[in-house]
Amino acid sequence: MGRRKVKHELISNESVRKVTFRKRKAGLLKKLDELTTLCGVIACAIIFSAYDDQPEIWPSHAEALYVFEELKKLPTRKPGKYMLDQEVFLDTNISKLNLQLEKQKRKNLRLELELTLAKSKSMEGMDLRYLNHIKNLTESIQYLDEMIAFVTTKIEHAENENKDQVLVVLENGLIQQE
Amino acid sequence: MGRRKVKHELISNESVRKVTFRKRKAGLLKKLDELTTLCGVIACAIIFSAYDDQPEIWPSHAEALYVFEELKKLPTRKPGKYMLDQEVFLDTNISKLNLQLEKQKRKNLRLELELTLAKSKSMEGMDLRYLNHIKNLTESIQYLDEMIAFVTTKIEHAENENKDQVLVVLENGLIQQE
DNA sequence: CAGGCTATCGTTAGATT
DNA sequence: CAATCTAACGATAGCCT
Repeated sequence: MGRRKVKHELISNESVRKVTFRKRKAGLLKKLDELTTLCGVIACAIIFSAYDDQPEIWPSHAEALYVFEELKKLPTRKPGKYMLDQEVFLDTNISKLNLQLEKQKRKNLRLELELTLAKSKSMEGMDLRYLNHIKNLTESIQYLDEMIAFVTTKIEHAENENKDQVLVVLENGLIQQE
Repeated sequence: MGRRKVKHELISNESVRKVTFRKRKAGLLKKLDELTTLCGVIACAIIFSAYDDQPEIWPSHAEALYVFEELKKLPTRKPGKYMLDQEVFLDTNISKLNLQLEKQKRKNLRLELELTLAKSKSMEGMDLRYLNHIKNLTESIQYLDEMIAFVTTKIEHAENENKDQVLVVLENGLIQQE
């Protein structure tokens, strides 16, 4: 996609190869950013090269590491049926994670607020973006808290009934029990 | 790059979003293949989505794991992208909260991802907005992580000097002490 | 050698089957 | 819905500074 077609093989000229690498790496990361934003998916990429002293890591080193730590735990593939509505199965494995996460969130939120207060006490002008980030964060935490709290109450039900349950998350964000 | 321009935001229409995802994912992986072949570099990518029952892993599960093992051997941390023109006050009261919070955040992010994966493992698609919330959350967490990591390194300094300090993070990423 | 400039090719949004 | 088709937009190879 330039002035000429390029054969699908290693570029022999080193300086050309290096330039091509820089250009295409930038293009690729832009595409990845678009994909995740447009389609609401989570992704990461890593590129090791002789041209950068550090590997290129997208979206960040930390996130990539976490994602890949989890990847290692994935079992081999299962066949899956496609579902028009998004369904969330509740089983006891997930229930424990939910409960842990809920505790964690509350603990977290408390710490956030303590930190905020400590800082505002000790200084007059905090950076506004910092405050906004904390605000967004607490809002996200609240959203998750509500989601998780609701789901966990359903989990107890499911466990009492000694069977799994299906909840459907509707397009409007409401959750419907089947 | 089609009949019309597309805004850089989540595509609201779900069926359109799904089609776009399939097309762009294929395009992205092709680009990645070209990049590695033309430039002789090693790369991998992972895409978690509600549209595939398994995460898309390129070039292969095994190779991706290899790449990430390499990644783990590298030293960490780049300067944070969010730190522009911000002032950070450092005192010893805040330092302890910062340290607690940092630990907490990492624990938290880990739980988020475990939960996400646990759910995709049981083959069920998740509500996209839920995924987006998690994505936003991890971004916020990353911001805080960077902020906190930065602050905590400076705290040691402040404590050694036994006095509070003001640091200014300039737009070029350099840190200036006042 | 990095960065800017187009002609040209590749990708893809929307329509159609 | 998945597969094709094609107009339009985006990425980039080769040049030039």
